[in-house]
Amino acid sequence: MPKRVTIDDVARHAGVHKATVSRALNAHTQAQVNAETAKRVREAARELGYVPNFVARGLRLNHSMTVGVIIPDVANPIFPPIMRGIEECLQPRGYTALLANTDGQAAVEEAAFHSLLQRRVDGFIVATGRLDDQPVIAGAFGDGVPVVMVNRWAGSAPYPVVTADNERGIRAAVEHLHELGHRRIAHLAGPANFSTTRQRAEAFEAVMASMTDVAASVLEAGALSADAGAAAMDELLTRASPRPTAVIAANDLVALGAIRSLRSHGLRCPEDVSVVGYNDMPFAADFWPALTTVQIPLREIGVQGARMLLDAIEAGHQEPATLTLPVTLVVRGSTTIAPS
Amino acid sequence: MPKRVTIDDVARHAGVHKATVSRALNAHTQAQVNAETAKRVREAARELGYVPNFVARGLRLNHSMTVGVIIPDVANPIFPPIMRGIEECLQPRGYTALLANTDGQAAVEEAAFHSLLQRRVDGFIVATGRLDDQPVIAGAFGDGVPVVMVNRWAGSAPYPVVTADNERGIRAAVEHLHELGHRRIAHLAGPANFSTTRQRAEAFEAVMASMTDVAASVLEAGALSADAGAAAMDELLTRASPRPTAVIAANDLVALGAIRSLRSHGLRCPEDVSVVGYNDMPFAADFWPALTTVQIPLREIGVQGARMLLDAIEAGHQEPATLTLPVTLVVRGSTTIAPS
DNA sequence: GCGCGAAGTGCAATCGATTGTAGTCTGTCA
DNA sequence: TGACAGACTACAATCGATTGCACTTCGCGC
Repeated sequence: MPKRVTIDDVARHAGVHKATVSRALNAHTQAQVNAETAKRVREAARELGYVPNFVARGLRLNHSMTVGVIIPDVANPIFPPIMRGIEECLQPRGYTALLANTDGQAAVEEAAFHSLLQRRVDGFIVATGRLDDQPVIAGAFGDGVPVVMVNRWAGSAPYPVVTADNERGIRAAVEHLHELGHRRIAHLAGPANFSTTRQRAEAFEAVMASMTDVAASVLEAGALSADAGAAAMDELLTRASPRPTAVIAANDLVALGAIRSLRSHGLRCPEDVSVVGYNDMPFAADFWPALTTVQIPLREIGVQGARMLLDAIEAGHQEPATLTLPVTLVVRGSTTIAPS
Repeated sequence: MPKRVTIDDVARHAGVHKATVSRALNAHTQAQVNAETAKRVREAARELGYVPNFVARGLRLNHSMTVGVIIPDVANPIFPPIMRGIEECLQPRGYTALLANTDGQAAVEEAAFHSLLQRRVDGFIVATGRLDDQPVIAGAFGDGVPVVMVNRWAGSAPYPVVTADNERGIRAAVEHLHELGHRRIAHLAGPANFSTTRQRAEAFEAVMASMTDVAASVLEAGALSADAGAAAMDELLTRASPRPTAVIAANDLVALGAIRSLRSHGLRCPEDVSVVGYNDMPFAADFWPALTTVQIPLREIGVQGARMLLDAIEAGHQEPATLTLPVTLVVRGSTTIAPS
């Protein structure tokens, strides 16, 4: 294992002191050193293949040019686009993401936080957002490490939040179904301790209540997964009578499960029951039937979240702010006019 | 921004020297300090909320407990499961992943490498593997930083590689189609500079050549995407006559595009043309039709890759080794008996 | 001819840990 | 009682950078 070349090696090779090397190689101090010396230093660095040691630099400067990204599960299809957005913003500004998955378990989340804190990340982007994990995050925040939450939201937070407009999304879905003639509409809600799905459920009830000629029913799926969606739909089909002609699912995965359930009950989607998803996850258009869903700007959520975090890091302080991004309904094959 | 508590603060609070604190808090040196002192130190650390600074520690110990993960694109559905596997192995061993996306561009890849090298990652897991990016990786490897490649493979490498058995996967797909009575089979190959898709193409030609009663055709898709797959299928349909009754795609995305193309030409899948994908990406079973595909153990590839890397890091040296993981054909709705 | 300012560079402290070495203290045994 | 071993703990160097300060050198003006 060849020893890595340090600033001292470069200094020796260029015949100057390491302080001069440091100044010659840093853009904002370059003016302090003679142009010719600087050139000699740069050449020496190149010849030796010098790679500055960010950990030494970070120790001195008290930053790591690194941000911690905490998500429940990369394999959940809504997160990759968010991460791309985050990276897209981080990279040109010189930061790198340290990734941690939590699987939604509070203990794992705490461990991840701790591990990232030890590595002295300059800030956190948190996408776990159960309504009950405030303490952990508040802890980091209390230690003076900037935090921004993306997608989900954990109650009234002292840190910025980037989220999509759940109320409008649900409203658009309901109105779409109403225009198609649906009057019995069900909502397959997500767990109540996720801010996103709770907001959607509340919006659903509010919008439905504001219409006079519709009947609403709500059932909570145990998780945001296809299996949980199928189970919830099974239950809805055995319980609700007359059965709803349309279903709005808490997210696309739940919608997928609902469609599977319908099929296993010998019902057709959309002819017998229309289904609307939420998120417009990748490949939602390639499902069978192609999923009508509320599209949320996942990539943009990542970009904006990262931007807000970096701004806070560089400003040295941050204030709470909520950025709500617009959503759009994408109509595809899983919804059609209500059966008569 | 409250100043973070250091080992010196703990030392003062416990009335000992920081060296003692260090020894008291590290498992393998704990025996050197009096049990009672150690307890006092631990209590002081807890009271003050002391979080050891890994960057200082890393500077002294010359490691960062961090590995760089370089992938083309998190949003490509095969990578999230690989990353989960990587994380699963890293986390219990105390390592964290620094993530970089390259979008398949050599320049970005080089920048990512450099950036991770600056951050003194202890090793690299590389999944980009174009046949032509040897130099960059070899560079890092030459600097004494362990590297393992996962999924893809870049020629004859001096570092370990974890990959899936492309030859057998393709053989299984061809035999499956053959049993269903297909005799005109096409391969929608991927770009030739990806090792995976090149191996698949070579395997396809070899297997087909070993059968006497079949006609093979091969067309190269410009990229591993649905759009490229659709374009390739369009071309195949206009060019090949009589048209093949079955198609094996370079991966699931290309298969997806092929199916779209068939539909737009008024052809049914699988009744008119059977389609086989590759990878069994998440949700492949929920497409329309559900995709028959070769399942590769994505998560396991990640786990094994990470394991090999960590072993190399901890051993202080590594030797080339190739781990080839088994694949299985998953038969679903997109293949059926050949039209007569 | 002397002093002064500016430019350029070197010195040394610093960031927060780890660890080899040296020193202190206690108890024991001759 | 004094020497010595063993158990703890303190000191200080070190990792690889950055940066305030001091110093040298040179040119210029009075």
